[in-house]
Amino acid sequence: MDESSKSVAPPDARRRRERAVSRARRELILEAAREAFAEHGLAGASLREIARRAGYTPGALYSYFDSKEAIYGALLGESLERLNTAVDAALAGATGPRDRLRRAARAFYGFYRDYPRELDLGFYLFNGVRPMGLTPALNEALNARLRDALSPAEVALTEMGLPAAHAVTETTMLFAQMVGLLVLAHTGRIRLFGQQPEAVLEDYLARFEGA
Amino acid sequence: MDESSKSVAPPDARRRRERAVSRARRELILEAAREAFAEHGLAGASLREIARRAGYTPGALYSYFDSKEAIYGALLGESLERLNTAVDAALAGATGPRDRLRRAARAFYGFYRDYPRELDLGFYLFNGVRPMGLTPALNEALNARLRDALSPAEVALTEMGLPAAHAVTETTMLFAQMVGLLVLAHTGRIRLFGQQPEAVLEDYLARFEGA
Amino acid sequence: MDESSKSVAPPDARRRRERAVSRARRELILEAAREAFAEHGLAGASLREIARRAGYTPGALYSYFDSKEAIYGALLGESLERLNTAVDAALAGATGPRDRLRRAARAFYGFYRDYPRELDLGFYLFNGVRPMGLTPALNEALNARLRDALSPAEVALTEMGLPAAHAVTETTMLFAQMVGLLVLAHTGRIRLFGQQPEAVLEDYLARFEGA
Amino acid sequence: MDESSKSVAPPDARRRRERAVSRARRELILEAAREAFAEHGLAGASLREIARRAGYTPGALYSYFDSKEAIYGALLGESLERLNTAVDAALAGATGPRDRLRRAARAFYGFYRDYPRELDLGFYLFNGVRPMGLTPALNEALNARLRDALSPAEVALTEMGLPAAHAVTETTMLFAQMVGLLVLAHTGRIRLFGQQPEAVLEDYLARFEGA
DNA sequence: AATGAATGAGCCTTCATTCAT
DNA sequence: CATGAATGAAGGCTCATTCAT
Repeated sequence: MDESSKSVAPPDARRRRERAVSRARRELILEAAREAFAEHGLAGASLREIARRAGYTPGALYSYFDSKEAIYGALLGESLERLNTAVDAALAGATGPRDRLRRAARAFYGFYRDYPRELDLGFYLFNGVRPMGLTPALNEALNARLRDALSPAEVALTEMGLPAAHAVTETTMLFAQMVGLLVLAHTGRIRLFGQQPEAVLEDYLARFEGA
Repeated sequence: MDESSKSVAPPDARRRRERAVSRARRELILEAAREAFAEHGLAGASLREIARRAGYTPGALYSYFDSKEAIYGALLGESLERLNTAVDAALAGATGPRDRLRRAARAFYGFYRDYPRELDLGFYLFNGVRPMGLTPALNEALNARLRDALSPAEVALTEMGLPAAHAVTETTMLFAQMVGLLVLAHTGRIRLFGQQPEAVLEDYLARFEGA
Repeated sequence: MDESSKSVAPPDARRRRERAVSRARRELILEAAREAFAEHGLAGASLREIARRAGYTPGALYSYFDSKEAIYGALLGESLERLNTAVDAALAGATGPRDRLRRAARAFYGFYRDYPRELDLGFYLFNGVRPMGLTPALNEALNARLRDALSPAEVALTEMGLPAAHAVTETTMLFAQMVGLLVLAHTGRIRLFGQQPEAVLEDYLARFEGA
Repeated sequence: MDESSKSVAPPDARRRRERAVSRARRELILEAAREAFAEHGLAGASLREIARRAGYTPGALYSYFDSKEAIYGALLGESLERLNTAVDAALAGATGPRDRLRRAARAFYGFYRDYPRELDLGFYLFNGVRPMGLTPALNEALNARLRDALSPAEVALTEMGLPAAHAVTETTMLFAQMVGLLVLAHTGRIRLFGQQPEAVLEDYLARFEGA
């Protein structure tokens, strides 16, 4: 190697490095936003606060995201990605459809039970009158990923012998049951009945044992 | 009548009248707030907007409520009052515990299906994190009224022969099911499965028929 | 008078007083805006600066004006009002149409020569691509007042015997001449020719002497 | 050829090439700025926007211009250059001083009528108060070129027999007339009188026919 | 020469609340 | 009881410019 080769890195390697650094900084900002949203809510967390936590000035965030809404959208997208990863992972090694149903349900429920902030993230979308203007394209994509997370349950029910129409209804009911339990647990309303949400879910899943 | 008799009314009658007027004006403000919250959400509706709709200037509202949060609290309290009224009314003329269970469930679900704004009202409490600083006393009172609306179902289940512990679990499950369905319907997520929420609820209630 | 009559002023008198005070404060803000615009231009003068000069916090201005643009609109409206007042006053005591033509022209020109800031005010409307969104209604009203200021010249020309079509053309030409001179004088471009703008205007007006 | 001969071009030829390329890129930026200013005005067009249109990032522009103002200055300079080119071209083949006067006036007026953005460019200088800090040297140069564009008219008037002092006054008056007409036409104010600016200019020029 | 990130100041506007009248 | 003004803080966002790489 001669002298010049030392100071001029191969352009593609350099680009790769720069992109990696950029992505890392983007993640830093998202992490800061996650914390800020968790602490103050979506509306309550200001860009200034997010920037402060990320070690930036407010304007700097606009190099990475177009708006506060875009930050939220990215966060929600990542969350649904993780949800699907968790569900898929839970299905590995299942012994049959009945087992897959249980595993899918528990993974879905467990995900939001373990990371309640992700539940908040999803609910921000519907607070009163949606203050957030997610692009329709993004909204569709998020919907699709949500549906993905539930389809294993539907497939399992079908394989357990339920007619297609029935399987959809049961999946919806299961989905509603889990959402309801999560909301009750998360808002502390389940305490009204002195119940453990997970025990209730297991009770609910027991219905399918004899099917 | 001489002059003085005109200006000096019996003190207690006068006080009664003044209180009645005051209460009526309070209601006017609450009605204005209801509309404003329905249109812009809790955070999105400003005191100015509420005052404008009520025909007042912002400062005037503070003669009736201590803060914007207090207005919200009063609204939520009224809403739960109406919920209980609806559930109680539905129980009149029931033929037995099984019927009472169905009637209570349908009344609860139907109330929020018909007045989705009241559902929003309840959810504002949990948007993000503590957007509202309801006093613990008020919070307790609201919880009690929510529990009241569900106790008829629990009583009915007990009378249907379920052991107490079981009845509580089933009530919780029913509650979760309804909350889940309401959330899915209200947020449009139920469309993901092409289901009608009410049909799903009836399916769910059918479980108890053979009990 | 009894005691109470001292503390309760007649409502209409009180309202009158309050409105007068309010109007005076509005004028204070307009005066501050006038100065700020003169010093920094329309775009360069910030609401903060205007508020500071008026002894207010920024938010307080919104009790008097809906926006920065509204302040500008009010200022421009007042300016054109003054222009018309000046032209009308100049016409008093004129000896005939020829004299009225000269008086109207000199008053128009003199107004903007004496108050060049008012000229700026008018020009802000057309800076590059109008950054200001005056309402069409306001725009129409302002146009009408501008036209008013020039109509005396047109009338005089007609009375001097010019056919109507001719009178309009001559008025337009006179208007263009004055605007051009004002612009050249105001921007210092007239120095390019070492001329005194007023002398040029008098030369121009001399054309009509023989008519 | 050996290796070194490839990388070492004759220094002056290389420098020439680099300068040509640099000048071309400079022009690209100016063109982008012209468009941006036309669309958003001087203050409304951001450096980012100009850079985007030119295919650059904001920082890159600083390799070619010291500031946003410098870009504007360069643009205005080019504009006045073109104005003089247009006036000079119009004079070719003139039949005498009277014709030259008309040709110069029409060329000047026509230039700004046809390219109203160049008129805007000139007016930005005086918006409000010193929005732009052109260097005195640049300002002088620009003034000189403006004067150049008008001197043919002055010369023609002198040759038509007017005493020097008179010729200057008439040139100033003609200049003012044209500037006034351009402003009225450009701002739409000429519509107030339902006049065609060019017809008015021809009327004005007719004065000199009998001279 | 060019990038992309970052700064720091500033923008207009909105808000819940207070308070003299 | 009601008004209208005022506050002070905060909001999201934009900008010309700088600078390490």
